[in-house]
Amino acid sequence: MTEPRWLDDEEQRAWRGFLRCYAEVRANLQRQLQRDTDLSHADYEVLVALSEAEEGRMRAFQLSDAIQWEKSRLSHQIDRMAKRGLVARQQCPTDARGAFIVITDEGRRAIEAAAPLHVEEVRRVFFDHLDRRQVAALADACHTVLDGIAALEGSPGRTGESG
Amino acid sequence: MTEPRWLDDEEQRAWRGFLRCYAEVRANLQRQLQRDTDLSHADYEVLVALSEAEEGRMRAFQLSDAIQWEKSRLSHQIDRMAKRGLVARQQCPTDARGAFIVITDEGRRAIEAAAPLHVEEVRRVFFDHLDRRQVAALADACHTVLDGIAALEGSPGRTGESG
DNA sequence: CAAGATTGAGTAGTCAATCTTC
DNA sequence: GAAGATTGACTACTCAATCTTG
Repeated sequence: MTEPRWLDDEEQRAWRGFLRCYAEVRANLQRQLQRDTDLSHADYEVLVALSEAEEGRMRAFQLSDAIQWEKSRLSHQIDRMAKRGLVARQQCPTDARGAFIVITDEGRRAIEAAAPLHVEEVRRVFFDHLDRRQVAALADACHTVLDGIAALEGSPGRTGESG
Repeated sequence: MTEPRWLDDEEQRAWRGFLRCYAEVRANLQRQLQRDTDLSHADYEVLVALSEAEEGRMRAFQLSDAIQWEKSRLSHQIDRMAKRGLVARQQCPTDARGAFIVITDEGRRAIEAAAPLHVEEVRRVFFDHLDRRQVAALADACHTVLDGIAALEGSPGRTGESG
């Protein structure tokens, strides 16, 4: 590599917009959750994934894969949520190493109470500003990036790998 | 509010794609910085803002506004960065309450060394997967949301405000 | 008393080490 | 020894309290 390929104006605009947009949206969602519920965004993510899973439970590794968290982060988070009665740990019958994380009744109540308010806020800060065309374009761009990253990781062709 | 207005399929796709895309991109950038430099993403953000500022310095409140951080977060971060010699605090001559944060020579060297590698990674995980049309559409959507949020905050018309 | 900024305590996240089972 | 998961120490962030000057 010689000259770095700096971002041009349009790319800067896209890049900074993307980062800032995420930050703004997330800050608003966090405030809403804090104001209206007892859940953090982390709690919310975990409970959504579990509530959508069959029997309200997943293996820890599946859950950490679904929400893309490190194992240790998830484990700490589950500790805290278990203390608050939102989830529980179960032994896995077929693999003694394995742990199921299961949503409790209280966890269900919490997510069912929170979800309508949360989705309203998602609309207020995000979708209410976008028309269908923009939504489609955004989904397209994001999923294109995700697919691209997945492909990179499939064949990690970083320059100078075996050096 | 009666029935919550749940997200439809296309909205779900956009929303989850957006969150996941950000998470993936950020994870990759973090790994790159950790591998190739001694800077965290937080360090990087601070140094970019300062390096672009006149005389390489900003008032603390300007900086926290520019990168959208809480004051206390910034203050802690500046503590750590100052210990490492990347930035320094200066007294403000015109307002004795005020603090300037200034990038040091070492900070400049660090950001100038890191930036080319970082921008390469931004291309690798993000722009290399998108064509110009997608980049423009993404920039458009993100800035539309940002403008929308700014307008909300100008006139916080949340439903049921005075109730 | 509001604005600018810092501090400290508590919470959350990361990394490496560990433990158990496959 | 690798996979699934937990733990502990360290680092980072948040919130409320504080300090100082306007």
